[in-house]
Amino acid sequence: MDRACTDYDPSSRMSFSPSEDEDYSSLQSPSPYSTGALTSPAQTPEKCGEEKKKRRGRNRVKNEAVLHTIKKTRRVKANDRERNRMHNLNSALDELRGILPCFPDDTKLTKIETLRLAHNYIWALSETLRLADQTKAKTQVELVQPGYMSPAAPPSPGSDAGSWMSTASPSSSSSSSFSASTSNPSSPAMSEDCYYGHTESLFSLHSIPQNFMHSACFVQYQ
DNA sequence: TAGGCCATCTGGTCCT
DNA sequence: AGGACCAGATGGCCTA
Repeated sequence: MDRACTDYDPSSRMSFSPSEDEDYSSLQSPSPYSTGALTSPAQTPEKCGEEKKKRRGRNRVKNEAVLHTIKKTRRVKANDRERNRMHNLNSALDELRGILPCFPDDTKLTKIETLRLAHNYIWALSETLRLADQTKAKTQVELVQPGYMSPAAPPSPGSDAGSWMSTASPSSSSSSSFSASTSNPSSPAMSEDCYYGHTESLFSLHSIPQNFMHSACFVQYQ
């Protein structure tokens, strides 16, 4: 888990722009040796040069330590932001799980299952509305023309739901490949009570076959 | 024990 | 310049 914290290697190269190094140079604390106070007038030019070399060496070590600290704190901050970002993403996924009709208490949908089910659920709801509109339009025609016989009445609940799936699958509106498979072992069983609770009113109001929505939500990516 | 899922770290790139 | 976003890497946990 905390691999990077424990394995942090200060010698490893991190790509920082030159400007950051310039920033760093501006952050250098003034060296006590740079004031000239330690340079005695009695020192020879040779001794002066050696002293300068020593100072530069000491400064370089100190600068590297400061640079290391700056890099480390930036990394820690970035890690923290990234962690927060992922937590927010997971929170949103949890909210989505709560909204989806298939949400058994004992099992938790994985991330990918959540997204796929949400996709299918939206599609199924759209189809429900479309069918509801169709049914409504036909009813109005029958009211205007009492003897009118609907040429293609929607199938009654329990009728050939498979044909509905084959003619109105999400693949018609999406480039993704779909199948009506329910064989994914990682998918939790659909809770029908929970599922129909969300769409019950729609079904009763518009005579939408319930098994249509039920099977529609089972449609999965492959 | 292999495989799936997940959290976290990390460095690169994009955006504001 | 700093933050957001992304994808790859890694290791832990769980289950069949």
